[in-house]
Amino acid sequence: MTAPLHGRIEKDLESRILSGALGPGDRLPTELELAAEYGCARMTVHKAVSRLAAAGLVERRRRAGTFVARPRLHSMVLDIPDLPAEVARRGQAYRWRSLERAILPAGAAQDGSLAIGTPAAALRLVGVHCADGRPIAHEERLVSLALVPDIGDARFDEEPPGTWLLRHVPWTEAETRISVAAAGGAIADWLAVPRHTPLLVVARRTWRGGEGITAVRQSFLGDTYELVARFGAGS
Amino acid sequence: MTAPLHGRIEKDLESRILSGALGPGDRLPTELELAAEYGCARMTVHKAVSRLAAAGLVERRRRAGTFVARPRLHSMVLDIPDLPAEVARRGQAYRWRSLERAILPAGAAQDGSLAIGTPAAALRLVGVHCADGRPIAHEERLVSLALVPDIGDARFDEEPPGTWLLRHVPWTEAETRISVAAAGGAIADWLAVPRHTPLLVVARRTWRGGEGITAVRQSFLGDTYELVARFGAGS
DNA sequence: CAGTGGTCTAGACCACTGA
DNA sequence: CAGTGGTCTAGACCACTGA
Repeated sequence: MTAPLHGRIEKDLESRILSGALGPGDRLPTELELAAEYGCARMTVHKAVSRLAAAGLVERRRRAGTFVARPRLHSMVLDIPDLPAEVARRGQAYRWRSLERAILPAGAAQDGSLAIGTPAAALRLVGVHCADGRPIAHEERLVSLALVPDIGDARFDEEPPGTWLLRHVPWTEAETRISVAAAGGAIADWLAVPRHTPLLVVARRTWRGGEGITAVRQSFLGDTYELVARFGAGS
Repeated sequence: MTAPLHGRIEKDLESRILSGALGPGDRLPTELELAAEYGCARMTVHKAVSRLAAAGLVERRRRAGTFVARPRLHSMVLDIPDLPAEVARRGQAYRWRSLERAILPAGAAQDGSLAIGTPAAALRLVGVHCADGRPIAHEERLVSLALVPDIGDARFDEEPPGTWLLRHVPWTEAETRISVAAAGGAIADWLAVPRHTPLLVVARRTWRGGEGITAVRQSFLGDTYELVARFGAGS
């Protein structure tokens, strides 16, 4: 029931900073002083202050002490939703419509605007994500057949390739680029919108141990999709 | 020079998981067993495994033990760049051009598509971000005069309001929504592009202790801007 | 070179929860 | 109800670095 002591110390120091009682550049008491103040061991204080440092509220320097950090640009956490789950969450029926499936020979997937960066052969998968029968996004994907040989046997009649990959292949690194584009002819047709309709383009590449697993470019209809990033709601 | 012991234990367990030696659902040794295995105190093991749990690689349950987590959709880290710094990094000259400055009476900034969610009076600031003299983004912002009274004295001749706020006001929570829109008349004119040009719209609200500080909507020219989120490069 | 934070120990008691 | 992880103690030694 009672919160841990290190958590209460952390919140207490945090409120001193956010209230302005401690301003940017101000020095906090030393760990020994705080331990005396709270009547606890130094390790307990250390844990509290270390978490504030990890959160970016203070900066610690040996010999010098702990100082309130200057307010700075935090990084935010971007949730990359699984599309079928996201559509279902909205109460709509999800469907994946496969348009193209081809095997690219070794070398063909190494470069270009959509590339997995390895010389391996790759599977190319193109399709459309639909919600309640309406297309909401066009997807073009390459998957390394060297790292994911099993995908040759997978059927993508119901489940999109991204969901299949998520369940079968662990990844360690990913990069997502978010940009905007006007719908070209083919994509405009598949999405059933006029040419030059604004699209939100999410391009993602994932790796496992430095080896490219997959590269995907998803083009969302602007009026049906939105990405949300948050900071601070969690802790 | 030698890495801390808890860090080496963490990396060791991590590699066991990423290599597949420990698969999803597998149980890790208990903290006491790991302490014996590494010949160290349980606290040291606890710190290592707790960090793996925070990173999402394992899940911990009392009495049951510690288990390798199922591969899941990781959240990614989105860098929210400071525009003047970002433009300078590209080797271009940044300039902020102020278009509008008005004080909204109490209540006017509480609701609507751009809102800080409090009944306080607010400052409304509109302007354009330029790189090498070319407009790259239109910005519309509300700032709470209750939480940021000093902003009434600030001049925004050279520095945009976002950079000023960053230096003066600490925040604890933020939410960013990324979407796409076709340029309307006024914004198209200010950005010197045809109407219906696709724009990347970044809408952000920030709070301090639950109180809304500012709300901003930035509309970027699609061909000059891109947001990047990464996972795994850091640790 | 002295004071700070970083790490680590060898215990202890407890909360939780699933066998 | 027994085993696990969560927390906390009261020390210790050390690395670093700025007064």
